[in-house]
Amino acid sequence: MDTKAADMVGNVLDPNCPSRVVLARVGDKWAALIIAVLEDGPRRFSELKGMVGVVTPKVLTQTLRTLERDGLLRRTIHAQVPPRVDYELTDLGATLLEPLATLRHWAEHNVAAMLRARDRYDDAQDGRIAGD
Amino acid sequence: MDTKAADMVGNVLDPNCPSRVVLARVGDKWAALIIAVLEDGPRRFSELKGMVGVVTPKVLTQTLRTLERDGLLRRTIHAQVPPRVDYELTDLGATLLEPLATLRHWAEHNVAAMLRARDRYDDAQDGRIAGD
DNA sequence: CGGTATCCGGTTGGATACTG
DNA sequence: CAGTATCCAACCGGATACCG
Repeated sequence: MDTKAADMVGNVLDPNCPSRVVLARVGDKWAALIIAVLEDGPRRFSELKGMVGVVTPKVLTQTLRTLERDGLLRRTIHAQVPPRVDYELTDLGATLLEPLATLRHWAEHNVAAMLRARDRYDDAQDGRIAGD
Repeated sequence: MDTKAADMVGNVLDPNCPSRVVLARVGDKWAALIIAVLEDGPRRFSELKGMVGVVTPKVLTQTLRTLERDGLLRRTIHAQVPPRVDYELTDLGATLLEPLATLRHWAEHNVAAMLRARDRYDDAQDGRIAGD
């Protein structure tokens, strides 16, 4: 199997590297959230805006367009008044749910340790400034 | 099991949500790469700089400090001249390799489809501007 | 060798206001 | 309803130069 770090490095160094492309997409602030929301089925623009809460329409549109461009979700305009636009995961987008779930499970199990480490680190830094 | 979207959403909406914290860490430009490089064992600062190639010392330091702060890697200073500093994954950091590999495998299998979708989308946009 | 200091341009996310 | 337009501040990553 070619899962040695050296292989992955040669890989990740390339700006077109698969991991880089995917992390860039999934890494931005709202993308993963939207994919998660769409797991249960299509949502309208206003539904998404409501569920996400604080996101502005501009940013929501941006995120949705990028995900659509990458074939992860499909945008369907229903010709009616008032206008209705549905967003739903494509088959491709749906396959992303699993790796995202894996990461989420890691996060749920280990974020506490991460945050504790963070506090420890910050305390050590404070000591270095205040007490030294 | 509580893997319904609604649960995840309530989760992801929280800025302190595990997924958000982890994606923020893993999403930045060099973090995943560095974790991957360290899979095979400790590396010195200059080794990392060499392997990553284009990254500037400032950015490399930043990334390493953040990962250290979150307890994902350990920084060891060897008191000798010339100075030698080793970076290696902590146990916590090592457990991140698996979810990252899952995402990487998805990326390798599906990035082609993503990029094709991207081209299709861009072509459609071009047509809309040039030919309309 | 392993950083830090300073400066800087581009991108990201958001506030606000307006439109088909 | 589902966006778009404009403006803006903060942050990120990088270039360059210098230091213990």
